[in-house]
Amino acid sequence: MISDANLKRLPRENVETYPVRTPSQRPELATVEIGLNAAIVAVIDNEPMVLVVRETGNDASSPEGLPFGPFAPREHRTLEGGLRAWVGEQAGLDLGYVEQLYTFGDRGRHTDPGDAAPHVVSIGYLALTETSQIEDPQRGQWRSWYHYFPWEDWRKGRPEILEAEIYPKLREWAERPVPKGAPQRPVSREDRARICFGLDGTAWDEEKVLERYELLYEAGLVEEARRDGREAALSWSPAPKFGALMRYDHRRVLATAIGRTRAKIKYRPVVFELMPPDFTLFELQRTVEAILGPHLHKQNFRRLVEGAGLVEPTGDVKTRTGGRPAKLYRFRREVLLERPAPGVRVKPGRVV
Amino acid sequence: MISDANLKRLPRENVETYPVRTPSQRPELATVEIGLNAAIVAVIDNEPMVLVVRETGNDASSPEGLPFGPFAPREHRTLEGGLRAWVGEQAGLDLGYVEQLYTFGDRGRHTDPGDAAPHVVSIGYLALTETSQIEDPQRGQWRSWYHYFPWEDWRKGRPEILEAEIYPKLREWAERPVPKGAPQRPVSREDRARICFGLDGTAWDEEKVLERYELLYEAGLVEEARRDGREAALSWSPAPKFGALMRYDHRRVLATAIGRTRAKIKYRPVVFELMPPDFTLFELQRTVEAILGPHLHKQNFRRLVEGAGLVEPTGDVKTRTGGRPAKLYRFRREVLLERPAPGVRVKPGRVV
DNA sequence: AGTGAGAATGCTCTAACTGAGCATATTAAA
DNA sequence: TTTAATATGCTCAGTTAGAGCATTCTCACT
Repeated sequence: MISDANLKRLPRENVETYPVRTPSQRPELATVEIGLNAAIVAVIDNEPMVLVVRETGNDASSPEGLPFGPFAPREHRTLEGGLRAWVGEQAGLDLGYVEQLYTFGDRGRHTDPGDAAPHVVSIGYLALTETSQIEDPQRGQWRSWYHYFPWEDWRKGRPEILEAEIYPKLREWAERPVPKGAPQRPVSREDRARICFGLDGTAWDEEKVLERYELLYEAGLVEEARRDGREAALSWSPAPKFGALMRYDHRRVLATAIGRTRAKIKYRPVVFELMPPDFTLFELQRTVEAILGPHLHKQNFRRLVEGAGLVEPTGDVKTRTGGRPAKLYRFRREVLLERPAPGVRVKPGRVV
Repeated sequence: MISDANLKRLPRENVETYPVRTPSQRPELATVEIGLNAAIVAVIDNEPMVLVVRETGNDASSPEGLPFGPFAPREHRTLEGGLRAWVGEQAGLDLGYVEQLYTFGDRGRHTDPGDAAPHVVSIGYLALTETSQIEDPQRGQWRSWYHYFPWEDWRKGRPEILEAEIYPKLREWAERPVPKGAPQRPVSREDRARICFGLDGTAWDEEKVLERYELLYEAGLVEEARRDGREAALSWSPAPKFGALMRYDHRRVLATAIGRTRAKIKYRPVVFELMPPDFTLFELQRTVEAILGPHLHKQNFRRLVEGAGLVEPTGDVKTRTGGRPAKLYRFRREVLLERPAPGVRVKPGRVV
């Protein structure tokens, strides 16, 4: 099952050839444009949602994108400050929890139909908001993040799109000869597809959201690859378009955001950024499951959350749950002042 | 011990006031310069080292910095490609494992004596190399990372600098009134100092390297703060200078690198990037201890590493260990193809 | 050659934690 | 009043982590 061919080092990026430059010369810093993008996440009715906007003035058929804006160093002292300003304005939201995700700079992955494709370095951010705080966003709307990544939705078991569409295409791609111009990868296409997408009995790792998207992009199986003129995308006919397109490289940013959220929820108490002030433990569990995938053991989940001191009862109960009333809890913010505050430590991906 | 005053949300950045901008106008992307910096880490003689360079032409008294260079989008297709090019040239190294750390963009934290302080966004990278691979770096030299962060060196127990110098200064700083212009923090100075530096019996979290450095910067206790003209730095006399200065914001990048290395070593098999091809289990343990802090239980470490399938015996032994010969092992690269490859799962920070 | 120090390696014991399931309590709806 | 649905409490077994004891080798020194 495991081929260890060409396994010498951890995967590294394509090795390019570099122009020789005299080291003694003072490096001249080249200027580029910086785009700040935010994946703003909320859980609404047990559905993980992300806020998307359509560029003003464009028709309804233009692809959606994340709220974004340029970084104007004269106006904003910090990157995050610039982000909060743009998003506050574009989406009509005051962001609470914000964290930087990653900085993307690949040439040719920030194109937009009609753009002259200037070189843009895009810095992705993740923001978590709670439903009760959401005023109606002025522009833009909430969409399930699974709208863009249907293969990530394991809440009803393994998504059909995997067996029916993605796996066959990936296997076909893996068997093609690797073009000469392409980077020499230390891991074979077959192994990469197997590890990312859980083929051949390999476990599905719900954190590898970005890796999966990037693999689909490389294989030309998402629309962005075709838009960017990637060779692999032109080889399919009809062109498979898995998940909904986003503008620029925003789907990549969103993939990073989902992966980071899934990872972080397990070791930092960030779920509570998505919860209203008071909640039942089962509501908390549903929120975790919306993000990670379902089927957590209810009793053990309670034990873990209570045992870690993450919550405290408010004293009230919530009736009309359909059964026995549920105690209401609130987040114990003091845990942030205590030793390394844990997340909801749940074993992921036990769905088959 | 725990004050919960003002605890409303997770810490957020300073809230600035933003100029109002018509949302309908197409955002004009402002241009800035991008600096790529690499913290290149190796463990030499059980000492975690980082490669530093001095700017060519400058005298020996100018501060050292990390290898860095501008991102030239026309020359390099990707950010990482640009980094590899600059570093390969500046340091005479061919980097293996590289990962992006963080993108810093704060105004006023990239200054250098004599610079006109253009706005620079700096992207930090972490690179791990193995000793046997290191050709003598053409420029620059290896320095212990504890040279820049003496308070992080717990290999001989709690570093003296903490009790003797840092704690008193931090307590004094915590008791000062917060200036009106400063950001309203949801957590008090006292709590922040306690949590970051393990005061009053709070556990020392060896991963919070960046948080500690940033707190010292904010309190004006590192030389960079004075260099940048921070108000807090001017209030001390004589000015405390904890750890060695670095150029630009490079000490901040290095702090991020140390924290990330310490975190990642526990859940991904990245130690092996620092090891020669063959090694004994005790050598591996020493390397982990150099990074995390010492005093791992030898027998349990062996059990964990072997049990996780991270290594396999080469069949050879190493004599002249001072005792019974030690079996030599090599990294099982195949684990990268198996289920989520673990790191060396050790409970950190048990040193008192 | 014999001996002891120093290191590597094997094994055991116990406490804590995790996954799983049974049992009971408390509602709303039929 | 009964029944279904949910919340909540509790038990039990398998696994793992932390600690320590015991044994096996080599080398340096008598």
